[in-house]
Amino acid sequence: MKQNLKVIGEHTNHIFKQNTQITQLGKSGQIHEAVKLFSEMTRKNTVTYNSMISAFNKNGKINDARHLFDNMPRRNLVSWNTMIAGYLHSDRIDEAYRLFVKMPKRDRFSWTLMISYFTRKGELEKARELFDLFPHKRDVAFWNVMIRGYGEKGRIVEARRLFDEMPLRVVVSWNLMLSCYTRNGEMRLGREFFEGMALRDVVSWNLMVDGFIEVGDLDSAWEYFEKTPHPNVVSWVTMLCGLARSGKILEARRLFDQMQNKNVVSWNAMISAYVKDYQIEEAARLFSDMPNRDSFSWTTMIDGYVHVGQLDKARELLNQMPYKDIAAQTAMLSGYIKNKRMDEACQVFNEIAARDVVCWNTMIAGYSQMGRMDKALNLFKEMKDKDLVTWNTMIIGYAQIREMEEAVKIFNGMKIKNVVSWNSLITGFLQNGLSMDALTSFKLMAHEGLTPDHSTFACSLSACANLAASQVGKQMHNKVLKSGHLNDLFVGNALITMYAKCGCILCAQLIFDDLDEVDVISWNSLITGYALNGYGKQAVQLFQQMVSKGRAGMLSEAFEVVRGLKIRANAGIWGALLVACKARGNLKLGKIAAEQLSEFEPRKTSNFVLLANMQADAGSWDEVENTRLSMKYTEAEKQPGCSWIEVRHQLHCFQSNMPMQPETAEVYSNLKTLTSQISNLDCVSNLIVSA
DNA sequence: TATGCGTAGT
Repeated sequence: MKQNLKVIGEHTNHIFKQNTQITQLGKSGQIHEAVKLFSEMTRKNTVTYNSMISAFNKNGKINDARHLFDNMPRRNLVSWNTMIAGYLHSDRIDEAYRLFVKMPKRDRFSWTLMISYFTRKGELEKARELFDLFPHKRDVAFWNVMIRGYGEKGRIVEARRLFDEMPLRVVVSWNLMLSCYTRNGEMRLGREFFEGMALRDVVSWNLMVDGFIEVGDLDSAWEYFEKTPHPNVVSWVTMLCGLARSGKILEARRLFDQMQNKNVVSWNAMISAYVKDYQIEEAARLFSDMPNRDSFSWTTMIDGYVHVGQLDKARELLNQMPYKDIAAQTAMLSGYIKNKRMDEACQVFNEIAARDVVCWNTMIAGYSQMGRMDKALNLFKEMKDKDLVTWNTMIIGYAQIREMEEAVKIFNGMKIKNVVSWNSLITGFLQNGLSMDALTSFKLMAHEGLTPDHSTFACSLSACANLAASQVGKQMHNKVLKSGHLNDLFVGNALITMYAKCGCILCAQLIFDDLDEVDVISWNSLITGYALNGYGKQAVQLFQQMVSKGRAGMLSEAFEVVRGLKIRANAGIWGALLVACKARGNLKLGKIAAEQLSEFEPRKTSNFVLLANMQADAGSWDEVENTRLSMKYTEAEKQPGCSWIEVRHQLHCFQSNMPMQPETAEVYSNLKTLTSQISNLDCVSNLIVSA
């Protein structure tokens, strides 16, 4: 008997150890190892299953978690709570709620989850009702979840009231209250609160850094980052992303290189920074160097290839991915849609087994961009958990096929609308020549208590411009001043157009001069404005000014323009960009243009030559060699060089493969002399490929 | 408290 008990005890002890191991593996992202251990275990108990579910959840494999949950022999309260928490964690809140309703018994933890469900849905009143109704003594977590809910909806005053009422506050409560300020851009109040905090930890400092980054105050962010007593990996990643987002990629990289303990998130953040900066090769290098990858790493990289138009590379990577992840698949789906490759888009969409709301929305947006609202509507009807984006996408789709009545019907069918819904409606009216309706909507929106954003202002100002409504336009300008959106480029450009179309070119010029930063559209708006008001000479002068200034920066904008084209870009467009890249010495974008161009003109020598010359200019001789090789490999056809001159009314033609004739021999001899003189100068790089 | 995929706008 004693012996038997001992054996049982050892077994239990062993299982206990293995369960803990599964949890640990899950936490550190080693999901495959966790699965391996789980499947090798001969004896399992309920905790084993719960640990495995939790491990799946932590690695974004929510469907595997659910599969295990459905098939486990016995479930306890923790199994239910873990599964619900997993759904909440991966934003599948409706599935979380369905489980909550189904569960046989609930504890304090389940209630807290439930409240967080309602706060996540934005239904704060229901959450508050539960909060007040809770039958047991409310613990700190209860208060915290409610404060978080208020904070997420920007209801800072109510959050603060609750915070002040709390009988007991832990450091998490202080941080949650702080995050109400920092997450809502209230950095003055946030700083004040931070200074008076009774309890502070590294999270508090990180929140401050993140808050400053959000409002674009990089200096203060850096100041707090440097002052953080014991920065953790989150502090570093937050700062790194802040730098990356402001285009300071070199500084971001420096920080990354300084990091002592890089985790997978740090690597992902750095890869993402390169991807956003079109540096796909550097991103790929990091991707292959990183010690282990999670679904974020794969998705970022796949999206990166989509970003530079290398769809086949993206697809290859998706195929290589050791497990299917919806985000990665959706990135691919979105790539095919952006490039109008609808057949492949459908194929990917069908491959996705458990579709989430983002994936559905992407597909609906795809059809609506193609003008196929019939198909979009079918999906819309088929879809279960629609969110705001779903509805907004439908509004935009109908507006684009000029069916404003349908668009309005969708709009009116919405229980909750956000600022994008209104902007979509206003834009719809605007694009369909219904500027009055656009302005009316602007008024109605304010009436319903929604705050217009930069986009609302930009569209509404356009409506004023269309109507040449200078009075309303000026009022709108006033509102812009008060709102703090004056320095937004969209708004600034819209103001330029508005004043120009209302006949006040002086005002337009003043707005232009006051902008911190101008882009190609600002210039165009002003130039058009001058022309429109009869100042042709000034318009031409401005155009010349524009060409001579700040062109290098406009190159990337030109790329964005091409990406945003309603039609698929053709060889002409990519070719023009390639030439522009060469002229501006932008190898990074040049490579993208050349890659795209090779799809249309795989054997055109001049494209290869242009690229190789750019690489030579940049001193990348390895790349030059590669380009030369691929030119040979694709057997690029070399157009025979040809040139002609007219001497005394007679045309003389020279072709590189012309049979030798007396006069050509002389020409070649002269040419040889010239070539040798040139190669002694410092322009070898331009000849290196053609030689 | 940090990283990935979807909607609007000059």
